[in-house]
Amino acid sequence: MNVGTLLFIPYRAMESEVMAALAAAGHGELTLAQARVFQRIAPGGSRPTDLADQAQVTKQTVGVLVDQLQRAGYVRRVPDPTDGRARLVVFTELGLEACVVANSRVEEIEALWAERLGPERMTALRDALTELRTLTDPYLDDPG
Amino acid sequence: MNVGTLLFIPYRAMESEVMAALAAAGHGELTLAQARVFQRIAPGGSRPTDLADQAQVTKQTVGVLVDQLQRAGYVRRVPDPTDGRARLVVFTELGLEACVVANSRVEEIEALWAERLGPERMTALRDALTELRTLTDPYLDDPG
DNA sequence: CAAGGTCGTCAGATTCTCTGACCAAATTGT
DNA sequence: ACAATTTGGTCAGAGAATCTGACGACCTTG
Repeated sequence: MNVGTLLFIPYRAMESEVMAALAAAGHGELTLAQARVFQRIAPGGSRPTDLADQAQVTKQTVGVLVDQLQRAGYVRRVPDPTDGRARLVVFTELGLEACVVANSRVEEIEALWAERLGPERMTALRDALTELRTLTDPYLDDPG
Repeated sequence: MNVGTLLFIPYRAMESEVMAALAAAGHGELTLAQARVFQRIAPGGSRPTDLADQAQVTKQTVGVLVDQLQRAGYVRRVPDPTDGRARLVVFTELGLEACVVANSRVEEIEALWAERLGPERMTALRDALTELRTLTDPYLDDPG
């Protein structure tokens, strides 16, 4: 089986688990597309352009999804003090709650995987994927 | 960085590279959504239902995408001799050509990754991902 | 300070994907 | 053997996600 597909399967499983956990915690209105932007927001806020680069969609798409997240109360847009053109997407209280739910589930899944593989192989997996970023992460090129 | 995201990055990179190779080889009309179904067609043909399970979309979506692939000349639908309800999606000549292009590029990328990680770690990566399928692959549950 | 680049948004169109309903064929249970 | 249920595929319609192109506001460079 090709490695692309082997990457897809656990990636998608992780996504599904987190979406299910969010829905179970009352965040069922969050869509997968919204979550793919939401999960990339930095603790101190992120620019739409950065979110677009990381999620690998256009900034227009991010704009639409951030609109939705804002209307649903998960994020706010604030001016970027360092750049008059830019705005920062930041979490609201509700957004932080969703974050906690999502991150907890991620940790649980990772623990499950580590249990399956053993700690050494899990670490090796993480390290290998991290190293591949130098070849595969388009966002690695210029961000701070 | 969470493992889900670490999986996403190379997964997406592989996809992009293959799509670019296909476009360069004259298969630029293939869309990403079509390719995600196309790549899962078995050499002897696949049922739409199986493709849907593997690609993790509904069978209706697969139906639409197979229609498009068929109109573009990449696949054909033939009756499944073992089940009167079912039809098999099979490659045409053109489809096989695209397959060769895609698979060659996949091999090149995998070689590049193996070069980066070294053969042992690349094998370990593949083995770990394969083992995670027992926890993460919904398609593993029932298929023949 | 002029020229060019970047950030975000608006507008419009296309593509993708889903839910619900349906028929035909296979499978199951009686 | 046959009714009931399940499974495979399609049709129809709606909704969501995504893209391209154009634009004004602001930053950066020379």
